[in-house]
Amino acid sequence: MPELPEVEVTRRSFADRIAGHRVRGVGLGKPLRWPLGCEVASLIGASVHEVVRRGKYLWVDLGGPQKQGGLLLHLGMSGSLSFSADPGPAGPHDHFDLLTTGGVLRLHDPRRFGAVVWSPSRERGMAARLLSTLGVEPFSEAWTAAHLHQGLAGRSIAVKQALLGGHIVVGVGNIYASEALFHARIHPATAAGRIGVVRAGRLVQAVREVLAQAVDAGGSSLKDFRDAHGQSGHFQNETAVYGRQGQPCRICQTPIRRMLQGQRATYWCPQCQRR
DNA sequence: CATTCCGCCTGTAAGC
DNA sequence: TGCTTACAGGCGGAAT
Repeated sequence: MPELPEVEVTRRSFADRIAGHRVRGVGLGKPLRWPLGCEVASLIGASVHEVVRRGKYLWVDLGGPQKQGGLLLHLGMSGSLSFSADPGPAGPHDHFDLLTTGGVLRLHDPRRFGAVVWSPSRERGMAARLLSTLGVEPFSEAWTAAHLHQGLAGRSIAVKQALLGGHIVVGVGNIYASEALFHARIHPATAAGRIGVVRAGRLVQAVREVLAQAVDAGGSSLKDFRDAHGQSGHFQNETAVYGRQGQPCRICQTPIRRMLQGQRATYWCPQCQRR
């Protein structure tokens, strides 16, 4: 479900309300992708300093007498977070509750590809392992034509799959990869190494704009994405190509096409996008 | 090293 | 109606 915009929209919807509060309990449901990695009791009393995002991960920074460190959260394909005074009893798909003095942060994740992992810091333990392979942030100054061009150079993989990989730039999932390539007028199957610095520049800008527009739209709610207030997004109604196969291109009216790349659906305009 | 494929889970929709 | 199949927004790790 969640790509960078959905994760960022979620973060903004609860970060300020949970910050400064203390952990008073933890509720665990079924196992997620990885075990929590610490004793639940050791988290009690820790205070929540801040919630920051790195790629599609959220880091809940904790500090306390017993334990420093934090929780690294990932929403996987179907995860969502809620933050409320009283979320009620946990349902069959509620797998993690962080009870704080300011409210309960609850992870709901039917497919359980998500994760909640404790680490002593972002630079150590499991968090370091997971975060160390990530590419640059798309809203940072490091996301430039030169950086992308370098990341694609000499590679035969399709440019769409290189974007999805997350090692060059983070946060671009399946929806926004198709969208950004459309806006950059690049065919998704183009070999990465054939993208010159000029087209790399267009793609850098397109990724930034598409993600920013999606954040402004409150994310995409293809099925059931909600932020921590239960608010849904509407970017899915604004896509240029994603989910629009057979419908006319918004630029040239040519029917949008769909194909599979690495078992993932890609949407593109055969007229506007060139190899 | 680069790339492709598998598997983790469940829900939903389409096809028969 | 009921059963089977395909597909879904991610990602680490094994296989090639």
